[in-house]
Amino acid sequence: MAVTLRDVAVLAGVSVRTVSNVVNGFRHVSPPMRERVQAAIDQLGYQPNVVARSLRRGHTGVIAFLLPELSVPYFGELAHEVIEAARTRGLTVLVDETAGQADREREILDLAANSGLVDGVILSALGMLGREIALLRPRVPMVLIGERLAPQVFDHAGTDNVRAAKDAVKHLVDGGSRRIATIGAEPGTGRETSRLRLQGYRAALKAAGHQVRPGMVQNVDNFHRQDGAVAMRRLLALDEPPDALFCFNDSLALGALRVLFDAGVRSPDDMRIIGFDDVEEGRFSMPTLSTVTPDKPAIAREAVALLADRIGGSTAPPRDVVVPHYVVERESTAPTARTVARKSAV
Amino acid sequence: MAVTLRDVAVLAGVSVRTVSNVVNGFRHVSPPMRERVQAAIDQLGYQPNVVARSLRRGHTGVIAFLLPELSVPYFGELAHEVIEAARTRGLTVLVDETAGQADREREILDLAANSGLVDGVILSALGMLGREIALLRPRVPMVLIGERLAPQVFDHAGTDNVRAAKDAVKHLVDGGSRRIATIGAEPGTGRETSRLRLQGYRAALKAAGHQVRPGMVQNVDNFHRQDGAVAMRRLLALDEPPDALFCFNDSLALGALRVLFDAGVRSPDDMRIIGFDDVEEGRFSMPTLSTVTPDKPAIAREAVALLADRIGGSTAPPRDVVVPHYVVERESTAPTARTVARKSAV
DNA sequence: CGCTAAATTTGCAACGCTGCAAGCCTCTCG
DNA sequence: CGAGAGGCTTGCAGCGTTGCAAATTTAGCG
Repeated sequence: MAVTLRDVAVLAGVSVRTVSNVVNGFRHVSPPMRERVQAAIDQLGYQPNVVARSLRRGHTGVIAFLLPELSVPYFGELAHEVIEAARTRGLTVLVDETAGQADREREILDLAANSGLVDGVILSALGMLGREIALLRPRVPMVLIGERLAPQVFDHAGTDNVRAAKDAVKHLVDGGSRRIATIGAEPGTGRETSRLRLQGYRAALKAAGHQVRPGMVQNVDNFHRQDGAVAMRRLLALDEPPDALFCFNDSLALGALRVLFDAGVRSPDDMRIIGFDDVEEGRFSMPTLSTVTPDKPAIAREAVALLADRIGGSTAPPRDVVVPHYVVERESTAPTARTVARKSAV
Repeated sequence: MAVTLRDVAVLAGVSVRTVSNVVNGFRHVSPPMRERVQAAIDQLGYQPNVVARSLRRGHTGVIAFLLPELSVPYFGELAHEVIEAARTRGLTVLVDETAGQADREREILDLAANSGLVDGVILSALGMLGREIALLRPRVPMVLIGERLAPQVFDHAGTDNVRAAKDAVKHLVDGGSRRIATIGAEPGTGRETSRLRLQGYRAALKAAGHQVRPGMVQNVDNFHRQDGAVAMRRLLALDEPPDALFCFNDSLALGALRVLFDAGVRSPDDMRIIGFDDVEEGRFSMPTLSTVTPDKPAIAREAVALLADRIGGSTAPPRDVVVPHYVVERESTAPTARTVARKSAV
């Protein structure tokens, strides 16, 4: 069995409470006493039992981060940032996957939020709709990340999806592209991310005086590379394929890029492509992938900060922290002889 | 405050113990009683307090998975599999990152293994040496994953690194490659993975009657894409660059591939490349990346099984589960006119 | 030197739950 | 009809810790 406070107390010849005081750095402990107890602690290798402490204190120092899938690069990178941000506040992260399915989200959220195991939850929801989330009453604080799904009820940290998408498409427009397609719409799913990014896409085209042409908006089932590949095949089969493409995330873009390559269509020469998320992978693809980078460390930092604030007892109205984004131009949208000529002809 | 057993007991007009019996599905509870209690549970929305339960039962149902970095594709994918494997056994996973640094590994392992917060630990160590790990005495069971670092002391699940590396290089040899380089050695670090894979590389060359030529073994600081890119630049600067390359993981290979492309060297035509890990990314790179695939789901499954067994009280001698691996041929080592001609000339 | 204030140490109880074993009740069988 | 068997329900105690407040000691001051 593990060493307990009692064991230390017996060895040091003091009360359990005094040992606890030493362990917790209580002010009023005389130096000799502190020394004596510490010696006993060291000798026995005592370590506090986190579970017992949590039961007594009412909090555990653990927060849950619920996300769709760790094997998706964006979420792997985001989880990394969340763990890092939590560490700076002395919090440990319990990561769990929901597969982006509403029922799994409900189940895992219920378990995490109400079991007392964690002090708070950061949720990146994909399956549940905003109106369902808004009705949730978790027993611990919850912060939403990514989609802004229930602004009236829960804190949120993320980028401005509409503006970021608009900026991405504007980047294509400014580079001289005219037939700009997009991959990532998910009509009928009620998913906010794709809805907002589509809205940004439309807005940018409208602002540029372009129209949204049929076939240029490609729907997907998911945001994986494979989905991008499938959508790209459809785009290439069009009578008039696009000359530029905005993908709702980098994985879609990387899948699309691969199909493009197989078809002998070159990027950026024949098709300029920009993604979203700025995953590490896009810095090494061929061509390297232009993208919109949401400040992931900032998202993680803000989410953890919001959560820590709530755990600390804040009852402020729900806050929405909008983290800045930047368009990163890489090879996949770099100016080429062709695009430069086309642009100057405008 | 949350609803407790006592609250339910009061509402149902029974003892706390009886409510507990219902919650835990104890056999000897009469149907009407069960119904009555269940109604009270539903009415109040009672959920067991996991922390209190854990304190009493002595275990938590949580296992820790300690790995270097979630943002590295291989570990993201592995974590996904571990979470999945744990779920089938009703276990929750607490993921924490060590950055592959020995001091962080020590610190986090100490916290995880001795605080009572988790029932067991799966450790993917990079920083600590085998001899240090072998001396660890965590208070909860620990299973090593990946490197086989302390076979006499801890259970382990992973592939046979030497054979897998040998198979990879043999694949290059069999395809007709003669000047086979390798990226990933880490001399002086005491890291097992690179040592074993280098051993496999040497063994394969020797078996084929090739010799290890100077400059063909490129060292790295880490296993990231960037490290592969740097090493590849050095290879290309050689008087006689290689005609094939075995990278100790896929990320190194993908970084190398990118540099190759910039240099105008084509793969597989001018250089055949094979990696290790079979990350999803390699299925969409250009060219798609041949690789050695360790059965990740099996590694995760076995690791969790070993751990669950220990948690269940097994005192069997340390076991080493070797999971099969396969060479996956993709474009980066596919036969080309050139390699076919060269091979037939042999 | 006496007294108050402050510092130090301690015992008690409780966080919410479940193992243990006792107690009660009903049923069966001789 | 009595006794034993077995089903059902319950009280007690304690998992390891810390909040509270009391008890004890030391310090400070007129």
